[in-house]
Amino acid sequence: MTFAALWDGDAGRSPLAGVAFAGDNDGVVWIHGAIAGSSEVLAELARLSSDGGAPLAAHGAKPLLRWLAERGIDVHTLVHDTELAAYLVDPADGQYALDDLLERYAGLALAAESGPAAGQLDLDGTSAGRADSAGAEAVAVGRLVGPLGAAMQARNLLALYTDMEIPLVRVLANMEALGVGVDRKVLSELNTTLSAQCDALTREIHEAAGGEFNVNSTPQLREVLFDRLGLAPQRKTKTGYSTDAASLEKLVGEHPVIELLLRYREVEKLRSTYGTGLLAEVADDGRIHATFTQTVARTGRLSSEHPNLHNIPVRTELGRSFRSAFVAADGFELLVADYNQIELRVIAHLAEDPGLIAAFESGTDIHTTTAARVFGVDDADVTHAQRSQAKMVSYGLAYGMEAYGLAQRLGIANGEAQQILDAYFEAFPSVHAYMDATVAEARERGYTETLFGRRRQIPELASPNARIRQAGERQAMNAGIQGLAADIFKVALVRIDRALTASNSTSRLILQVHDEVLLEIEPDGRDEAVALVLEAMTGAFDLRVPLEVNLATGRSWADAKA
DNA sequence: CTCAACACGTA
DNA sequence: CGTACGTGTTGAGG
Repeated sequence: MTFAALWDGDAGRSPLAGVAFAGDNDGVVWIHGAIAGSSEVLAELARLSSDGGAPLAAHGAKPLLRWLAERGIDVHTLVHDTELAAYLVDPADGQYALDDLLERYAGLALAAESGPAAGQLDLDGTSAGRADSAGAEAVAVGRLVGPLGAAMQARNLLALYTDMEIPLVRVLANMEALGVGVDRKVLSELNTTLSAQCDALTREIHEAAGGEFNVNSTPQLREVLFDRLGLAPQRKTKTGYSTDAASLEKLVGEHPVIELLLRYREVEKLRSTYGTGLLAEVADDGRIHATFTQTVARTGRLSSEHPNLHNIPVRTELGRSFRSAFVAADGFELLVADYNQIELRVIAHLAEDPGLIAAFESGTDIHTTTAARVFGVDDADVTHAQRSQAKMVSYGLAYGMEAYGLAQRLGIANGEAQQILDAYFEAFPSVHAYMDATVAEARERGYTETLFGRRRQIPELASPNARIRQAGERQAMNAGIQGLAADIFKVALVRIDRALTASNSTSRLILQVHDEVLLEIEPDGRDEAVALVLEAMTGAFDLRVPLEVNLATGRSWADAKA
């Protein structure tokens, strides 16, 4: 059976206008939103979506699963999602509209969405046209399942689809429905404090600059810095001289306004995005219910929106304080678990580099050991600066960084950066070979593939423009690494959920951040929850090196730090 | 109102 | 001239 939900606003986070179900014979049932939430209808939906119910298919099923989860219904019967299927077939496409797919894969056209016909009135504001078009969509899903299944099969994507992405839909829906607890008071106090700091800094900046202007305006700041104050431009953007933090850093000491600006930028960012911004996202239940998008990232990662919970500050102390606003529900505490250096471990595995594998197996600090090998000293003699440089190189590698970029970030000469890179590749030759082989294979095939078979087309590799081609090469190098880490993490999410269900645990997944998960657990079951999550994550995939997981508990996200 | 550009937070 | 994202703000266009 297929379904298509209609929403009065954002899918899954606005009132449900209705949902159409279509059977094998194209018969359609429309459930109007006004009655969908009634206990009688919910009981039927619960029966339909419990184990043993009819297999369900949809184009973008998660919003309705979330709506049902909010009403206590856990859908275990989803077997197809044509949006996910289209994403797996071409994750770089970014456009998976049902009507486009229907034409492309089935040569059919979706019945035009018909509002009230001309001259007619839509008396109840819920014209039959909406039900009809939802019905047509539900039927269209049925027409797409076969062709998209064939497309996935031809590309060996079925295991990824069936065992990872489809099971993940309801895990994410449940997480969205549950949301993460927020202490409004902590958040608004931070907001108030930061607002006052912004105001004070604005006044100081105006005074130092010798005149008022909009500090948030890049064009105005440009004029003040580079025309009025005569400071030296560092870098150009498309529209003029850059005023970004890296450029300002280089001007520290040249004029007192620079440090004030850097401080202002930090505080204003925190105030607007994380103070005011997050407060606006807190729902009536005192929790933030983000949407986790499964079909956006070209590498296979998830993304988070409304709000983005993947970029909550952690680097600076002031920024990190926002994490104290994310708290467990009453009677619960937070369990935070994250993979230790999963991308570097993935590189070690994929490149099969003996040195890197040995470094991880030895259990020593990976950046220190890397620095020792790169700079030719003993582990004990590695300086802080050397360790920091080695760390930069290691992570830069995964992004296809070259000498110029490394020099920029380390603030050293180009030649010096090249020497460090050369030394790295001499110490870890298989890594270099892996990068070369990956790019060559991607160029030949036109796409990259993760160990799980996740594909990503990279047409840029065939571009006549060298600049674009090189960008494609960096994407190719990164896709297999970031992609495999994402695959492993998705497996871990499904495994955690499954283990929680199997053990009848009261613990529950509430948030994921690329290589980190947050759960709400009851303190009584802490040891059990920790063991369960540890096993689910470390056992998600067998790499040539161990998968290490850090775990910590606390009342808030800030407290739960190992 | 929408859009591009810039800036910046995270993994 | 490092990959992958989402959001807030400005300023130009409509």
